[in-house]
Amino acid sequence: MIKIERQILHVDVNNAFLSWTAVERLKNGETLDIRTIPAIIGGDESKRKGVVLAKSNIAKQFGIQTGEPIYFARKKCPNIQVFSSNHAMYRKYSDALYNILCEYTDRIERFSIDECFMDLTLFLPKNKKLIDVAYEIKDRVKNELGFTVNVGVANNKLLAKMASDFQKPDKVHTLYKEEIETKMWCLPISDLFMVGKKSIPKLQRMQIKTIGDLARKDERELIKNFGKFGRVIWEYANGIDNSEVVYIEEKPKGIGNSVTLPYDYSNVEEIETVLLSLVEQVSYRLRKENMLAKTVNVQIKTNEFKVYSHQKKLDTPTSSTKIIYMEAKKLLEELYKSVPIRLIGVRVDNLCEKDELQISLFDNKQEEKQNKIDNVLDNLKEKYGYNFIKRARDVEHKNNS
DNA sequence: TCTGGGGTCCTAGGACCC
DNA sequence: TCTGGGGTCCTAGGACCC
Repeated sequence: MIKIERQILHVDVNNAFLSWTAVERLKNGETLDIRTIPAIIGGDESKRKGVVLAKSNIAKQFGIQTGEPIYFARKKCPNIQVFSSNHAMYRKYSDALYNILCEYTDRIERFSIDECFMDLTLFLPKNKKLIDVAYEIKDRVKNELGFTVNVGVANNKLLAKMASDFQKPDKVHTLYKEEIETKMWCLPISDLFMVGKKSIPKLQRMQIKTIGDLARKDERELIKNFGKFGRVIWEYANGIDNSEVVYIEEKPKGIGNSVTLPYDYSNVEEIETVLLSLVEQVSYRLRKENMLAKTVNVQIKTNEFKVYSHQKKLDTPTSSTKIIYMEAKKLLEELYKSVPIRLIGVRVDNLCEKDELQISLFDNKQEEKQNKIDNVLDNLKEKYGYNFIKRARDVEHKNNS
């Protein structure tokens, strides 16, 4: 039997949030292209969300890194320009990119807002090679949408992703089996997908500094030291990855919402008010997905950055705001030890499709009643916008203050 | 120095059952 | 009295990704 090599592309937007902001500004008549100056996209420092979300190439030359505090970025480059983020706008450009890719195949996996995998194995035109399509996509995106992408060309997802991460911006790179040794093995271990800052020192202690060092190590030794994860990174280092491009959208496995508070909260009532609004958002998204949750999880981060979480499995899956809130409140009570709280989060996990469980819910009158209330509120939200509906308690709170 | 928010997956220990 | 082994489920925490 002949094994057919898969034809995979990985499309990665260069400095996505910053590029998209630049394009949007130009479209709105601004003359300065923020891709050409030291600039970053950052969260609101006054709300304690001041981290770097994206950077221009010039900002990168100053050593500025994504995820670091804007304060650090200013130290590295005092005249850095900071722009705020806008997720609705990012979505618009992400969709525009996706629409172009759809002209080539329907086997597209939206790996994140700015990255897609494409499987062209069955869709490659007879007169074209995979690399030709990669160049065509790259140039079309630049000409039609105004921002640049890198495209990785390979026979599996891992190698395509590694390839798109080579020299940037506006480049196409191949990473076929015979190129692994020359193009990938020389790179530092930190460049390998899934190798993060916690595993780097552990690998270095094993005399592993480059991806090649890892590839040549005995697989059993890695499994001994890292378990399942050891096998994964050893296979990645050797260019092995049999995972499929997931082109049929999967249902979420969990839904969460968290906020860093504008200052550390110590007042239980204040914390519970935030908890309720988080639960409202989470349960609303759950209902929009037509799903029910079996597990509720509450997480807090203290002023000292210690993270604690508690979760509880429910007897009956639910999407009811009230039921989730009552559980979340209990979990918060267990967690809260009167230490000032910096962040609070709610997640639901263990999700299932609502339709699968409809029958068992019929005998639950309380749940049925709550469903009706939630549905009325959801409809009002859809009609008048999410902020239209405020719980009576919030209104009381406002009137008293 | 001052440190976001949304996810997925894995591990380890304890409870419980046969 | 001193005491198994395997399996599943639940929970807390952590690593990693963008």
